[in-house]
Amino acid sequence: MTPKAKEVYENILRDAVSVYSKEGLYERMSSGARLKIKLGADPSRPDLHLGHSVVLRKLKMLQELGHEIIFIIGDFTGMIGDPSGRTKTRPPLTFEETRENARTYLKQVTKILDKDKTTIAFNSEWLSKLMFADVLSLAGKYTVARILERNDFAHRLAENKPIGMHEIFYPLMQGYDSVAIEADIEVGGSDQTFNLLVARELQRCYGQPPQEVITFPLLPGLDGVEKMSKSLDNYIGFDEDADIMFEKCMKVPDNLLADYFSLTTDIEKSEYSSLMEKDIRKAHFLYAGTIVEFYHDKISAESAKERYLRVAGGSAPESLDILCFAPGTAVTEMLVESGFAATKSEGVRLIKGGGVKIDGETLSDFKAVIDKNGEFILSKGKNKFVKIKVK
RNA sequence: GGGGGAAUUCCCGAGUGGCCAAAGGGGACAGACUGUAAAUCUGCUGGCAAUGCCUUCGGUGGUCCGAAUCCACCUUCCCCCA
Repeated sequence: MTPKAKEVYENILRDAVSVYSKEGLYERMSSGARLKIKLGADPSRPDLHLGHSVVLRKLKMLQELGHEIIFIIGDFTGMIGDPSGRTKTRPPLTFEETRENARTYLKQVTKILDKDKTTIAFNSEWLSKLMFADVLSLAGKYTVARILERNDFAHRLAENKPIGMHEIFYPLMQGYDSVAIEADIEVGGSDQTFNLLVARELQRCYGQPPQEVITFPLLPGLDGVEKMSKSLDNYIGFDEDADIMFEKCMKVPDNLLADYFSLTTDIEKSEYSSLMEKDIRKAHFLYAGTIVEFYHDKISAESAKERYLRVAGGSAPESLDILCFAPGTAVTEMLVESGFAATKSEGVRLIKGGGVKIDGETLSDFKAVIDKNGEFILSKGKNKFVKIKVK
């Protein structure tokens, strides 16, 4: 193994939750061959966040060794749609949507990976061609008991929640993807362990050497409880505005900051841990600056920091969106227009609760109407501002 | 195939004829305190032309002066038996 490869190998071993198997991985990485490394992507949620970056950053290292990164877009399952009413009925994606989402996906992924060395594949390419007999033969390679071992299923079974027949095929379908592309290595979050291991067995059944499986820790979300996910709104997205990204980074719970540093940045442990001990707030600034600089650039990071400090100091940021209204407009309506409140009733509640300020003065009259021409700054809470022009 | 149960607001869950826009908790949002943190305390949580009016308790139709609550049918889910 080359020294560079050895370094990557050791880095992976250090940060992975588990590797199946270490020996296999070592052998493949020593072989000198260009390896096919698989990562599954969910086309129904193309917005990537820092949670995804954990795995992507490791892929980047493998990519730099010359290996081929293959993203499998699960468009086949996406187009069928998941009818089990666990969380309403998820509307099936159309063909166009899966392609559009794949584009979005690739665009975000290449903030970390090298675009030219990254391949995208759609699993409908092979899954849609399987005949019923093929599906049965595939199903015959696994047992119900083993499928039900999976935590998800075991849980739902125990709680008398429904499990759709098609759902038990998901692990098989994902596994079949590995067979179809003859994957050498598959990486994923530790929550994917089961699926990734199923692929190993299926590959054996189809006469292929089983892929090496590497799982990485899940990044906890900003709420400090659940894993980072868009639907829980506890995420920091790749595509967020610099200002928002900075704010969110500053809100990473103190007790998780070390995890965020180690999982999402290249900063050495010695550096961040001593800073965290000395001055936790400074450590947050270092983290926020690093992340914003990586996903945007240095200038954005600096202006985001300035903005943050200004707002934290109690003043309004320098640059603001501007909304225009005719004289006689109610403040509640302005709140709705600016997106600070979903409805006027919510606006009324906000004002009653003392959450709305005009030029820094708390507004107490929820029926307030602005009928003089001029400009002022309308704010909600501590960090939502908009400039209002009345004329 | 037979029998029994369930569906409530963002989520969990109470409510079994008028006192119900619907208890309680969670979450979200806002206020105090802070580091735009955590913890804690407080408020708030359907909409609107707002001391009133309108829409909401799986769907459709009915009974009744009046239905989340009763009846019929439908849909979905769970449990037990086969």
